[in-house]
Parts: sequence; C-alpha cells; structure tokens
Amino acid sequence: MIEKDYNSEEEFIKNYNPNKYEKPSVTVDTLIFTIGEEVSNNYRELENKELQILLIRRKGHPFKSKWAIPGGFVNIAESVDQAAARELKEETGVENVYLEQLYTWGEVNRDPRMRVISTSYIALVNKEQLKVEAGDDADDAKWFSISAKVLRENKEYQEDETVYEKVIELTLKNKEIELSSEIKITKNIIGNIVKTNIEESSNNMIAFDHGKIIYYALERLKNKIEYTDIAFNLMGEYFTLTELENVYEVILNKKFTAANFRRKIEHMVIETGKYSNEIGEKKKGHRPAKLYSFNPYWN
Amino acid sequence: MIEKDYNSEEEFIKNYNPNKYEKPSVTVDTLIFTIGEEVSNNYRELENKELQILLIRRKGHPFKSKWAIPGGFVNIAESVDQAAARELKEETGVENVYLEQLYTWGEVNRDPRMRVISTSYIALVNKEQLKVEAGDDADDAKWFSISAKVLRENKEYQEDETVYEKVIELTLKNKEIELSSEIKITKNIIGNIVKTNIEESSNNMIAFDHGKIIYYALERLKNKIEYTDIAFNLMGEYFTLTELENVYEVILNKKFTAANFRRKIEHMVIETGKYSNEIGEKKKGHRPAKLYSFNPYWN
DNA sequence: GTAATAGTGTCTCTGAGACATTATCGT
DNA sequence: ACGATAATGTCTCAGAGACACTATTAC
Repeated sequence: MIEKDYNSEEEFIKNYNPNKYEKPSVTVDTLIFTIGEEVSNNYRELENKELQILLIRRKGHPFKSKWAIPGGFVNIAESVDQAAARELKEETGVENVYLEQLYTWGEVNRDPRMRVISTSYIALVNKEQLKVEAGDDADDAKWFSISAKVLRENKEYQEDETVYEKVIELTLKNKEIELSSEIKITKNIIGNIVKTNIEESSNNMIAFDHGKIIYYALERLKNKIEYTDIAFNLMGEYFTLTELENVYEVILNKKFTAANFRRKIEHMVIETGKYSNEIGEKKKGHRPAKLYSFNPYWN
Repeated sequence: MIEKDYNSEEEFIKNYNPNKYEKPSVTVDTLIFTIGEEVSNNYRELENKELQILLIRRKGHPFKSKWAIPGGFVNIAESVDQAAARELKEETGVENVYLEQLYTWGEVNRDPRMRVISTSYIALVNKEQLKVEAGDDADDAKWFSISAKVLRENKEYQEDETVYEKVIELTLKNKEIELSSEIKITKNIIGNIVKTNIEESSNNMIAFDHGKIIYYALERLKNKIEYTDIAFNLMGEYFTLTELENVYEVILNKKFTAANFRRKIEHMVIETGKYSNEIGEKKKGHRPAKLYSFNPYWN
C-alpha cells in the first residue's frame, strides 16, 4: 500500500479514497432463543419445556421459501451491535434483552448473490415479555424447537496426526413443519496444534449456512450456561427452582438431581417469600413452590 | 426491501445489484501472542517468562507512528479466516498455528477515514518456531510484554439497578518503549439482564481502539486456558512441567503450587523419557527435568 | 556444600452426584 | 387417599489447594 506522504492526519483523511478496494456486504443475523412449553392435559403435571428459536420463511430469492435466521444489512451509520438490536426489535418487539455477539462468518460463497460477511448474535428472551407471539407475524416467522443428536463419532490415531470426527443431526420443528441439518465437526491434531472445522454436509429447508450457525450457537449456550448466569435471561421476574432447572436441562440436554441442582445455583437466586400458587392461575395438584428472583450480587 | 418477483433463483441473482447499499470496509486484525523469556545472569536460575504480543508501528496516517495490531483489508476473494492467516504469515512467516476468531468490532467511528468493521483473531505461536525474530523487520514490528493492573473497582446497589465498574490499566512494554491504555468495564444489572460495556478511557501511543481489543483478548485467553488445551500452542514439541506451569502463571497472573499443578495437567501430557539436560545447551545448576509432550488423546 | 529447581506424599476443604425421605397441594 | 411436585438430609467421591519433604544437578 503506497500512499502519498501527507503531513497531517486531517489532510490525509480529507484526501483518502474509501473506495480503493472492492468491499464485501456486511449483514447481521440474530438468533433469538426462548424457552417454550407444551401444556399438559393432566392437571397435576407441569408443562414440558423446550428450547426454541425464531426462524423466518424467506419470501424472496435466494433460498426462497426456506427458513432463515432473521437478519439484514448493517446500515452505514449504525454499529454492528445496533444493527443486531434493531433486527431483534423489528422481529419480536423486544429491546433491552440479552444480546451477545456469537461469531462472524466470512466464507466467500455463503451467499450466491455476492460476497457477504455476516456477524451473528444470540438473543435470549423470556417468552412472557414478547408482545406479539411471533407466528402471527406477516413475515411468516415461527418458533422451532431445537434438538441435536449425535449420529456418528470417530477417532483415528494415525502416525503424526489424530483425526476426530463427529456428525450431528440438528432438528428444528414445530407442529406444522420439521427442518433438519447434518453437521460435521472435524478435529485435526498435529503436534500441539488442534484445528477444528465445522461444516454443514446436508440440510433440509434451511437457508444459507444457517444450520451450522444454529449448531454453533447451541454449543455456545451449552458452554456459557455452565459458568455464567445467562440462563436467567430466559426466566421471568419470578420463577421456581424447578423451572430454572428445566431451562438448564433443556439446554444441556441432561437431567439434574433436584437436590444437587438446588445447591448448585442457590447462591444465584433470592427467595422472594412468594409462592407459585399465589401468582397467575397456575393451580396445580401438588405442593406449591417458592418463587425466587435473580440475585445480581452472586459474584 | 421491495424486490421484483423473479421466477428462478438464477434469474434473480443475475439481476441482483450488489451495490444497492453503501458498504463498510472490512479488515482483520491478528493478535499474535507468544511466551518470551528474559535470560537470567545466575547460572542456576531459570528464565523469567512473560506473555508478549507483536505490535507494529504505523508508518502512515491515521495514528501515524502509534503502535497497532497487525492487520489489513479482507480481499474480496478470500475468506475472513484466510485474511487473518495471511496477515499472520506476512508478519511472522509462520503458518499452521493456532488461530481463533476473537470478536468483530463494529462501532461507527473506529477509524477516522471511513466506516471500518474489523474482525480480530488471536494467534498463539511458539517463539522457537518463528523464523525471523520480529523486531528486525523493516515494518518496525516489536514484541511487547503484557501486564494488566486493576486500578479501581466499585459496586453500587441502587434501587432497581446494580452498577459494577472496574478500571484496568493495560501496560505494554519492551526495553525501548512503554505503552499503556486505561480500560473501563461497566456492568449494568436491571432485573435478570446483565449488560457489559467495555471502553477505552485513555491511551498512550496505541492506535485505534487496539488497547481495548488487547484487553479483550487477554480475558479470552484467561478463560480458555482454564478449560481447554490452548496453552500447548505456546509450547514447543518438548517441554518441562515447570515451563508449562510458567505459561499458565503468566497468562492467569497467579502462582500455582507445583504439586497441585502437576496433578491438574498430568492427563494432558505424555512423558517422553527425555530430560532437559539432554537437549539444547540448557545446563543449569539444578536437577534436570523430565521432558513431556502434548497428549492429543486427553479428552 | 550450596543454591537452585524437580518431584512426591498427605491432609483438608469443597462441590458434584446418587439416593432416601418428608412435605404439601388439588382432586 | 392419590398422584404429582417441592424440599431437605446424608453419604461418597474427585479435584483443588496448602504444605512438608526428598532428589538431583553445576559450580
């Protein structure tokens, strides 16, 4: 890069040509997660919880009528964070929720139209706070439950190289439709250097590389829920410990023992003195639970 | 976004105008970390280890003659990952080292010339593998040792809001020069929602927002070294457990007890049968140490 | 012998997990 | 009374940390 030697920074900037290089387009995608519940018929039983993500059916090309993570272009006058928050608000009406940058996807051929670099964000919202239940939306946005299954796992010890492969099937479904994506994770170990590669080998009705992105987000959630307090972003103001436990179980896809779970998180919550049968219409045929709130001083 | 309704995806793409929106420029910055050592005069003593980062003195505007993380524009035909690897190779000559995406910085006024979105990467290299000791480089690249000090910490419990503030002083220095940056971390807790903000309040001879980026990378390193094997990317093929311990200590800025540290990482290493006095010219006036190598099967 | 690092053994404390037991509600 | 969830107590096991101790080298 050879440039004329300007004396002052001001002079330099005045003469700078910002279109010297061909530029990629930059977009944001916001993965909106929430906890949904299936109501049960039994008056005694609690609702079944599941992790859900909001997807949008594309109206135009490319990937017309396939399902995609909501997103759009970053305007020239807004920060990338702001663009993500804007997309979130447009789609769900909510603001001031948990919003964390996930990853920037920079492969050359992600979008058939042109070179697009996309920064993805994770948003965690509590379903009670959603003004409009998405799904009524003109956009054809719907919540999909998320589940992932390991299809294959393989480790090969060669001479100078260890290769680890795992194939995951990601399933996104609701009452009307079921989407799926097969993701292959490859770890390549040579000497001390571990290289990890993620690719989407096949996919059913999911736009772009969004299956891969959802998988990546799920892994991030699993990690962060273990050592941070992000789970509380999915809770309402008051919650029972069983509800909180369900959120952990749904994201980590494993069961806890109630007694152990309570000890694990007791320093993060505050007893409110309220009970689950006092608020709302949740009359259940069993012992009412104490309602807790998040303890902002826990660490 | 109103678009004509094309019948096929091919037709749509052919007619798509990729310059409908004004685009930002996209750059990559690669934070190159290594472990450096100060040789000691005492024949018995081991070298003092320190965490170092490679910075470049800017030759042109803006921020002329200030120190910056090496980086550059993403070419239209290369992926963002490739751009980061290319920058790394240009600067240090190394390839096939650990390279991890850190974060994408998308504030509007990061660069006075124009709108620049920058994706930063962390590279971990072993100094022995560096062909050219950077610093001889025509680019005026130099290694700086990194240290961070907490200047102030404050927690305020207001009615509906908890505000936590921490001010960190980041110091980057080598024999000739000392740079510094003051970084303010603010946590804002309202209800269940925790928002974290990082800003650079002041800065001495560091270009752009690079002080903030280095701080962010340091935090990532501290986190990941605890639950992954990234530390081994900073080691050579053979190493002693004391060397490994030093790497952990330098990054985490705390001391371990040797016996405990050994138990902690024993499942990640393999005894090689070699000893530290057999390789190289490291004749030291104390008991020679066993040499270990990374155990790729540890998890 | 000395001064330095290398390496091991033991104790305590803490947190996670398994499991058993009691409490309380709506029907 | 029944069937569900709520809540607590106890035991074991594993890992982290503190600390004391022994081993081995170059000079």
